[in-house]
Amino acid sequence: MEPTLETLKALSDKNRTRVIAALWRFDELCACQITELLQVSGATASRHLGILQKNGLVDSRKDGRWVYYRLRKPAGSEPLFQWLEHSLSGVEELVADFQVLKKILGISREDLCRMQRGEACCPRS
Amino acid sequence: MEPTLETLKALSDKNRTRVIAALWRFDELCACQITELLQVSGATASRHLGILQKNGLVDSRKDGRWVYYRLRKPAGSEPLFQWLEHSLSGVEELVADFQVLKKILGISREDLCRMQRGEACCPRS
DNA sequence: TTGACATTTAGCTAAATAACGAAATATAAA
DNA sequence: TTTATATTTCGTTATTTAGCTAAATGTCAA
Repeated sequence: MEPTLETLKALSDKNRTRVIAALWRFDELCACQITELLQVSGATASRHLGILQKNGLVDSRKDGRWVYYRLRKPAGSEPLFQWLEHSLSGVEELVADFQVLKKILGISREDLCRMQRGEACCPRS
Repeated sequence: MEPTLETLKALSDKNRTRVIAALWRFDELCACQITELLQVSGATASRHLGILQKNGLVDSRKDGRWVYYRLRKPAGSEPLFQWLEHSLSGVEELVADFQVLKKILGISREDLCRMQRGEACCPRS
């Protein structure tokens, strides 16, 4: 029963569920965009993404220095995701995340990473 | 999103999932039977049952000194349970639990509780 | 009323885990 | 090659949580 429990545990963390919801709405996001969304250190975001990937809930694709993540529904997990979607639909925290993500996606990855290093690049808020 | 996360967390513990599976198979079980199944202290079993109940996953019914628990699927949770059932079907640890439960159900609650207090009452193994 | 006792609650300890910063890795650009 | 940099891994710390024992609660029986 470990795989089942691991999947539930992977989904029961707020930041990881936020990532799942974000990837649901915006097909593909890179690590730095997810880091920006969650407002945690890059290391922490990477760890969460690693846990999701280990449980087959996301796929990653490397493109140069960037790593892109996509949602991936394991075989047989449709009902689980159906419940998740229903259970999370309209949750205001996630709706707010989508707004933030729209802004994040309006910034080039280069500028975004520069911002994350503290080198202001005056993004329009 | 807290209710969703709490539900996932409630289900992501092995002992609690064992309780869910047991109640799925055997309609109603009392606290002492669940304590015996999990092989933990009565206090620990009570704590797990409290977490399940707080999240609406089980109902309890008090009958004298005994408290009986039943599975309860909250509204909208059908897909989640459908996934759980599929994901856990045939898991050998749970199959073994069902065997143990059959024996437990063959012992009167009085004898079972006596056993748990260490006063052997020679149940046939 | 008193005593027995099933269950829950409270207080504690040990293990699991989320967070961070720093170091390591890998890729792009100079 | 050398430097910069996006991501991951490592090591540490703080929080959460599962487990226990002991005490409290509520119910039955003498």
